[in-house]
Amino acid sequence: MEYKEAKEKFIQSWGVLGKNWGINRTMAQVHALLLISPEALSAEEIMSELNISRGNANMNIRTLMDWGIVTKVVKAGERKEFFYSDKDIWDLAKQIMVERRKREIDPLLKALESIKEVKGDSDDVKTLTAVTEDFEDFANKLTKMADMAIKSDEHWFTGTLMKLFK
Amino acid sequence: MEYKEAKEKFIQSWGVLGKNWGINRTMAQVHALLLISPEALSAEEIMSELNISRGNANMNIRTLMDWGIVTKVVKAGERKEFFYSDKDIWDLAKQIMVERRKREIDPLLKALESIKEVKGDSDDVKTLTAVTEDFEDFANKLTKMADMAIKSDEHWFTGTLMKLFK
DNA sequence: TTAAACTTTCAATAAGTATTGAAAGTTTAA
DNA sequence: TTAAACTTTCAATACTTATTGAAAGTTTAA
Repeated sequence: MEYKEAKEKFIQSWGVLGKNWGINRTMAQVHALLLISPEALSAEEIMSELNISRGNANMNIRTLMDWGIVTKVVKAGERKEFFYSDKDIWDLAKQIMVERRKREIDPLLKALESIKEVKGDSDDVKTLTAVTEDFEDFANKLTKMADMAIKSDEHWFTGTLMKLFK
Repeated sequence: MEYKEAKEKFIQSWGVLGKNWGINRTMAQVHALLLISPEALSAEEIMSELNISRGNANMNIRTLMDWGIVTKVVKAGERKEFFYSDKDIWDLAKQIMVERRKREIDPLLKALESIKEVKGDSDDVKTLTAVTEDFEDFANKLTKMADMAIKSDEHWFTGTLMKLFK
């Protein structure tokens, strides 16, 4: 397979992956492009590689920076800004976990917390309470796992834990 | 908090959660409603509880059944069908893992496999290959973990693994 | 059979999201 | 300063996805 084809396939696959998991397709593609680029790219380069407008590129690059998975790079003697994505998949996964938890899981858990205050002892109330508590418990366990993974300096995933799975 | 309010909050939260993770909001809400209902509900009941049309209800119920997280229940002497969702959050999570993997991860890994065939030894090619292989490795590890979780009869999550996290 | 009770389908349309591009804003070099 | 080089914003619009509702299809009881 030629490089050009492989690259397009990668970018397109990453876009689909993002889309399935609630991430804007273009944002995922910009990220894919930076991920496989040895060097930082300018907005112009991103625009022309992906055939997107300036506004679109700018907006998605900014969001990627907000998520902490793309960084701005200034090159000596260059006026324009360049963008770079760290190539370490594990760091990337960690970062995405942290962000999504902050943005989505934490607010959800807060909402569930208040649901547990529901009054009454009908079957309806009992079921709602039980499901809420079980889910909370589940989410907290996932969170705990993620926390441990994130805090560990060595790669938890390839280290301690994976040994359990041979 | 009154039951009605708590219920609405739960359904709405579940809808947002689904949405963020690439699941149609209404489908997530139908699921939420069934999850907190002690008894199986009819299409009519789902329609009126969530204020959605017959077509919409039917389509989302069918998708939930395709995913294996909602089952059809026939009640003696009743002509219409009723729908029920298992209340075990762990079983639910397992089922969702299995489905999403089958639908999304497996095809992605297949696509990545072919990308590794790329020819050349420029930095571009090297970076693309390295990122692809790293991601494949990462995805395979996640898959392995999920496999183990799914296959274990006891609750892996609350058992073996969680002990590691105190 | 038949017709009432129920479920499914799907074209039309509404609602939601992403994208564009031009104008406004900012920075830098001279 | 100024003006060129660059970045950001945002209203208009295109595109995508979800929803409706009525018609077609199916099942069941009598």
